[in-house]
Amino acid sequence: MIRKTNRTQLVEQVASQIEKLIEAGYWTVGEKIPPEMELVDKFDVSRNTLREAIRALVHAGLLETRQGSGTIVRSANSLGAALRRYIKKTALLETLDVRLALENQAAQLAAEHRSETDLLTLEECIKNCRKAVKNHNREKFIASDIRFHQTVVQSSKNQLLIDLYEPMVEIIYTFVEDLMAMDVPFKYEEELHLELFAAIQSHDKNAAAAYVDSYMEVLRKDVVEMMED
Amino acid sequence: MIRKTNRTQLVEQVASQIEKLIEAGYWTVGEKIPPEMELVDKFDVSRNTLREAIRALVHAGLLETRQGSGTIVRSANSLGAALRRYIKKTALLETLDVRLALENQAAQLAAEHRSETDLLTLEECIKNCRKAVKNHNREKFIASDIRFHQTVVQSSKNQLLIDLYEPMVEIIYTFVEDLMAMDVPFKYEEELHLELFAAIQSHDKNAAAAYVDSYMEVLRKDVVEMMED
DNA sequence: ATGTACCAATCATCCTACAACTTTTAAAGG
DNA sequence: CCTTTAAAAGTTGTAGGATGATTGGTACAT
Repeated sequence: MIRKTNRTQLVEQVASQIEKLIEAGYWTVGEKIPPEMELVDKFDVSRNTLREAIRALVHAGLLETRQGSGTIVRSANSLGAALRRYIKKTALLETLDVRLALENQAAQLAAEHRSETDLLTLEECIKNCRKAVKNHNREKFIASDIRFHQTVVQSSKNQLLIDLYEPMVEIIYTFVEDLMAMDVPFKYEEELHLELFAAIQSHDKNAAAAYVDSYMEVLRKDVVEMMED
Repeated sequence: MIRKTNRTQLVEQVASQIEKLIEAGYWTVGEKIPPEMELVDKFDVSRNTLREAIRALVHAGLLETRQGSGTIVRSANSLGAALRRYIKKTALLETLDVRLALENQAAQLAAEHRSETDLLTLEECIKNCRKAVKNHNREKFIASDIRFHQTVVQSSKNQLLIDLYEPMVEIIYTFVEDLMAMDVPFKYEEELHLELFAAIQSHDKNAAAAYVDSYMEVLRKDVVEMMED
């Protein structure tokens, strides 16, 4: 049997090393990485090779280059960038269905694996939602609502689930924000949050899944309504 | 409000055009795309610019370059490639949970949207599974089993779901194949297939979801068992 | 203090050259 | 004629240099 030569290419080696440095937090998100010439010295490759590596990571969404200014770290997770790019081309309702699938499963896992800290965070989110409603602060309400759901998913302790969910929710809400007219009165079904919280707290998988389903049904109805305008 | 200049860069333009040509099927998977110099003429950019675009798509998993030979199309879906790369670094059991989430939702949607053709394909898969078991052909059984589940997901008619599911199942089974000893007798719980089929046929969302859950529980138990060896 | 012009840093694009590898072609030997 | 071998052509990989475009800061004049 002939084995493929498979000698790793220089460009991929450099890209992989940069990726690792980002994932390891050596260069943090938002930070500027050294200019091309320094990296050329650091990795001891030609400028072309280095640029191809950088470009691959830019396309993947990890980096962002700004002519004249430099290159900054845009994200530490390439899957999110791929999802974002993909979802832009997909129907919003399809994305909602997938989100439901992920959050439903996440809630069940959260009922198993949630920590005490998770519960505290969830309670705080509920409090913030209530406060935002009282002050008619829609922006803050949405932020707290998102944080609540993201905390549920994070409580699942499943990293793949978390990384898939975050960009999805982000995109759904940017969609929704565009659609939302500021004069539409918004209602807060606090019971759903409270009951989901209770289910997760008491390790009740089935109840948690059921409340996610109810919540998503409401959201879907709202979205469909908004899209009709 | 100041809007970002955001003038699209040449490299990204070229990458985007190539991506579109692949997605549109102008260059099919496995096919060789024209050599660099021809593409340089076609897109009217320098070789460096073209190479950076190609490299971005190679890193994303859409293309594969072979020095001395040429560049071939590796996949038509960049999300799948990103997922494959990601999942390699993730625990198998996490992937199983996400697969369960997706397939559960897919089964519910399939119960709504399945076509008559979908039902025929499902029946054929079940038949092939039964035949493979009779002939003790493990390879064929797995192939037919995978096809059954993929057909369920495709019946959901949700493209995002389909594109997320396919690479996931692929990876799970390559994992499982490595683990499976050929002498372990394999059992076929045909009832699960038949009952899931019946639920989808009769538009019974809840039953479909329940049978996916049962199936996944069995699979998870098998995987855990195998991993202990 | 403010606005303008200039300068330096940085990325974007282009060009040429050669190396490494693969495929095809042609030649040589049987 | 067929097989083996060697040369040639084709293709991607890497290197280095040159110029343009954009940004951010500095110094100067007002």
